[in-house]
Amino acid sequence: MDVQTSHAASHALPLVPSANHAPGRCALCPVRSHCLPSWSDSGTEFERLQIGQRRVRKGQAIYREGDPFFFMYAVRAGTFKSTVTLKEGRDQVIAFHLPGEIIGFDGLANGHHPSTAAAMEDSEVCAVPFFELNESAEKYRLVRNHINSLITTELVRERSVMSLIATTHSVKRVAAFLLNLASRMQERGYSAREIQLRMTREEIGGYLGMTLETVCRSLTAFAKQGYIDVHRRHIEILDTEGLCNHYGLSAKGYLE
Amino acid sequence: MDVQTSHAASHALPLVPSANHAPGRCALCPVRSHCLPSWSDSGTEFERLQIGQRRVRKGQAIYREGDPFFFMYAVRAGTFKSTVTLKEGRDQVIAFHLPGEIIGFDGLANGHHPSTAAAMEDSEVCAVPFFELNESAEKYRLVRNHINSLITTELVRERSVMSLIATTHSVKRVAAFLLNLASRMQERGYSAREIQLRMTREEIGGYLGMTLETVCRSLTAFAKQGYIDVHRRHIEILDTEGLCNHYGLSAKGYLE
DNA sequence: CGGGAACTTGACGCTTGTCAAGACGTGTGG
DNA sequence: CCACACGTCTTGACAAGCGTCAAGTTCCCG
Repeated sequence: MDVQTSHAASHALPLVPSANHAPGRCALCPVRSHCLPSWSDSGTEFERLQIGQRRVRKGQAIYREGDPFFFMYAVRAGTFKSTVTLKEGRDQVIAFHLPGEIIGFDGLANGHHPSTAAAMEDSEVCAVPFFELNESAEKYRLVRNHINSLITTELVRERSVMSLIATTHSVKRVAAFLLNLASRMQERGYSAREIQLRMTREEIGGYLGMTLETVCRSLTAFAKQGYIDVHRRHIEILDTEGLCNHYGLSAKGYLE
Repeated sequence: MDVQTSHAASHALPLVPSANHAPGRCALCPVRSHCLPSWSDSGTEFERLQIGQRRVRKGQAIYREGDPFFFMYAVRAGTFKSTVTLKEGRDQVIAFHLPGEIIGFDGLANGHHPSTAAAMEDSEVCAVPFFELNESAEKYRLVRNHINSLITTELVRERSVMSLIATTHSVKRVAAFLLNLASRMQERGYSAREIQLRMTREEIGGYLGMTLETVCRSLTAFAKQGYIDVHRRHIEILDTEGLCNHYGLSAKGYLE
């Protein structure tokens, strides 16, 4: 709300905590229950960390492929995408991130981020300095377990996407994507019926391993069957159950 | 070499360390440099853990989907595959594991293994009790960082597979698979030219998101171009560079 | 030595990528 | 305020890629 970033508007980072840390801030955060499930109880230790908040403008990256790894970031508001750039210039979308999700820990592998994280609308992040966090982990099992759980949960999530891409036809993938997004929006207090997409058809296709045209055709197919109503990026889900059953998916968009 | 398992031949687990732990054993292990890159220097703390060794027969699982998570396993000898079972009964292969690799930590996410790990030939594993390991992590930053690094590296590896499946044609995927396998075998002291596959065409297809017939056709295509020589599961790579260049891959099987 | 699993190869058709044209919506500058 | 341009989305036609089905071969294991 308050920390403005005048410099560093054009290039990625640097999100130095400096004077901008906000101790005690998490207690008031609307998405705290998503990013801090276990810490929130033991609480106060975490508040000592120098957490920097920052606004990120649409299209701006908080870190890029190859950047050194210093921070993990909690999405406070807005939407992000993680991408890796393949030779030929094509972008492979790895994930879309909603408020409350933690991103950037993939840099743990070798000290450098293997992906780029960019805002898809004007957004806000909290930057958690990893090396301070790691010191807390030394003393607090809860913190350590939470970090482990974060990474592993992401591993399992991406596996389910991989299964989806490897074993199902494109229409089913798009259905799973929509259902999953709706479910996650609902968990965050938004409507599960009305979805305002933040990404283009091309980005959805990049995520699901297909072309933007196929994404289009899938959406219009759903619309013709009466499952959804599409108007550009505004999507209304009319019949969740029908969509699930028709394509053999759970309400959260997973394979059954 | 010595610990024999008479019971528990039919069902998964249990790999209780009991009397079979082998303190000091790692010092002599041929694959220690692969599974313990950072601990091996600081060393002795790790030796105190109750590490159980066990043989696993071909086809036998060390843990199954849904099993509670107590151990991580280091592959001491042999080959394993990790799979998840989809409804319809189809098996999605997530990874193939070579000696020196650590498996089973995906159970960290929620205390239960989300996948099944089965031996593809008669093999040996070392079972590391996670909760003891976690206590070591409390005191030793090296141990903690190594666990983090293990998981994150796996995350990054699976992402590269996902990109491969999402963006490339089937022939290229098989080429990448072969090159990657050859590279990993070489790291472990085997020949990079002569590969003895432990998996069926169907399992390769399950891993790469295609049918066994397409795997076959890809292999014969490589053979006709003179890049490889195929005789069932014995594969000789005649022209690594040609294979890389033709399909735009690095020598490790990654996308360029 | 026999049976079955794994592999190979071919033919055919569905799915999806590619190319192209047009519609819609938004932002910019006159 | 309008005109224009550009990015995004939609739809169609066509061809290539790959899954499916089927038949036949090789090899391994009992």
